[in-house]
Amino acid sequence: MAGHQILVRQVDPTSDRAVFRQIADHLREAIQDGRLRTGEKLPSEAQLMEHYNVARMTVRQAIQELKAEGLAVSEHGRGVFVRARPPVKRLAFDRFARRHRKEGKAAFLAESESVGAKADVDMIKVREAPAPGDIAERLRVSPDETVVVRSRRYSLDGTPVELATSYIPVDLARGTRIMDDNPGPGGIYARIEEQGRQLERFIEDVSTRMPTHEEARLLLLGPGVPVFRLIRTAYDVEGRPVEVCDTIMPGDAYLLSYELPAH
Amino acid sequence: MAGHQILVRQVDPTSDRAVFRQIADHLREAIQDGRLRTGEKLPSEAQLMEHYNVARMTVRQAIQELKAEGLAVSEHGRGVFVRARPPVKRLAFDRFARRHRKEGKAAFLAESESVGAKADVDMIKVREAPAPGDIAERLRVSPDETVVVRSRRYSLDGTPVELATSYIPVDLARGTRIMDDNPGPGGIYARIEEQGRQLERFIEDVSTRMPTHEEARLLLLGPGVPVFRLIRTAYDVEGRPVEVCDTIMPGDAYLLSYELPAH
DNA sequence: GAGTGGTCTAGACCACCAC
DNA sequence: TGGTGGTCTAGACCACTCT
Repeated sequence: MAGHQILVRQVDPTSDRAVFRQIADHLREAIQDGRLRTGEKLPSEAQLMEHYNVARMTVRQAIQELKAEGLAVSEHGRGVFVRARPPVKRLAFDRFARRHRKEGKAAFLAESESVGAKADVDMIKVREAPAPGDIAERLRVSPDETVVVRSRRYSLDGTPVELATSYIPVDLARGTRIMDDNPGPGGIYARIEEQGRQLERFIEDVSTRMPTHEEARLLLLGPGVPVFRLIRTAYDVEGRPVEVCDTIMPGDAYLLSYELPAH
Repeated sequence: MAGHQILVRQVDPTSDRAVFRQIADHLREAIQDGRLRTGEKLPSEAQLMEHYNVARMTVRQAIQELKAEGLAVSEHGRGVFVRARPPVKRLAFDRFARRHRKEGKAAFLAESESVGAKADVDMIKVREAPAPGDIAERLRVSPDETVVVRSRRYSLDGTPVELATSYIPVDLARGTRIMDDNPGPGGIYARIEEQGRQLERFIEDVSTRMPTHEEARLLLLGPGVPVFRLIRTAYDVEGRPVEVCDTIMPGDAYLLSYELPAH
């Protein structure tokens, strides 16, 4: 093993800064200036204890800090590693252009094909249920009015990338393939347009927060990775909201791109 | 004190789930179903130790988990409290409409006035420096080509809400008030349009991550709060990028709203 | 079996806050 | 001054991974 070259400095016990934070600082710098590269193993807890001459809880607190920042992940029995950043997927502002629906693809499939990835949808559940408050407001239905709720999980090459729940007024969904697990070519939006309700625009409301435990489990998120919450409302040409889609996406895997007018 | 009503359950020592996680689960449920309200104090570490009959490090791990999720904040010498969510500010998709500039207001001031808050800008620094790689690409200049860099911090009613850094090609900035700390009425965009370069559109690239330590300090962020990173590129009517603005915003204080075309 | 991280105990001293 | 959280020590036993 010959000792870790990255361990050169010692902590300053007279400093105001807590010892565990100083250790975290050393490791953070090593990661950020490339002395520790993506996927590489950090010194073990035992090595850090010996080098800095501190108790185990102290080095664990330092490592905990790096994990919370999303810089490191631990693997039981193997070690602590510099987190590998997933390739970032850019969601373009024209991703709901009608030409995609015309080609018989739902938005997600159209997007993923363009990057040569294999898309999957699982955990599909369709039911009728009351609309939650913020959704009802966007859909312009009474709070707790029954709507059709479609939830599902999207994966790309086997990695879960999105949890989505759509809310559709019952009069637009009942008796259509929107009630089926597979809504057919072009997805929900194509089924809505078939009813003569041409879509005109979408409003997306983007927020971010730390995931709940359930979300972290379903999206295989490590600690220190926030999620995007994206609430999209689809409007038809008459200005009526015809669908609200509430999606949760890993924050480290997406870049959302939008166009704004200057006039 | 009469004991905490929220402490009713005990942990199951035979469960696979770690004791500290079970304690965190109890507290999380109490917060989420309203038994512990915003701003309210959690039971102290000593109380939790006694109730669950565990060591101090165990209850501290439970509390640590809640803090990482952004559900609680600790105050030295006072206690641990249910995190107060700041009022969420909605950024509308028409916020760069020219009418705001015509009224002599920069975008930030126009926005904040509409909600009746007092806006401040501090930590203003203007300098010439090489453009970072991702910025240079958006600005279509060579990597490390010198550009004008304007950084500043925005506050609302005394609370810091945004760290922003603008990059402007030197030929558009030198000799104008863009080089001044105060760029004048209507902000940078107004100064650019005065040079006959009418703005046509903006592209905003939105990402999210945990803040660096420096960002958490400048934005007064607690643990467990992610940030938005928003990179906005401004284009003139000829399609030339005339400014790139890189901003960091507390993720719990903003909701970004965008409009997407369906055609 | 040796090495790793995960969990937990039972203390200690300190800094900060409210009374 | 007593209660609070912040930091740190020095152990223990366990589960997991690799060889």
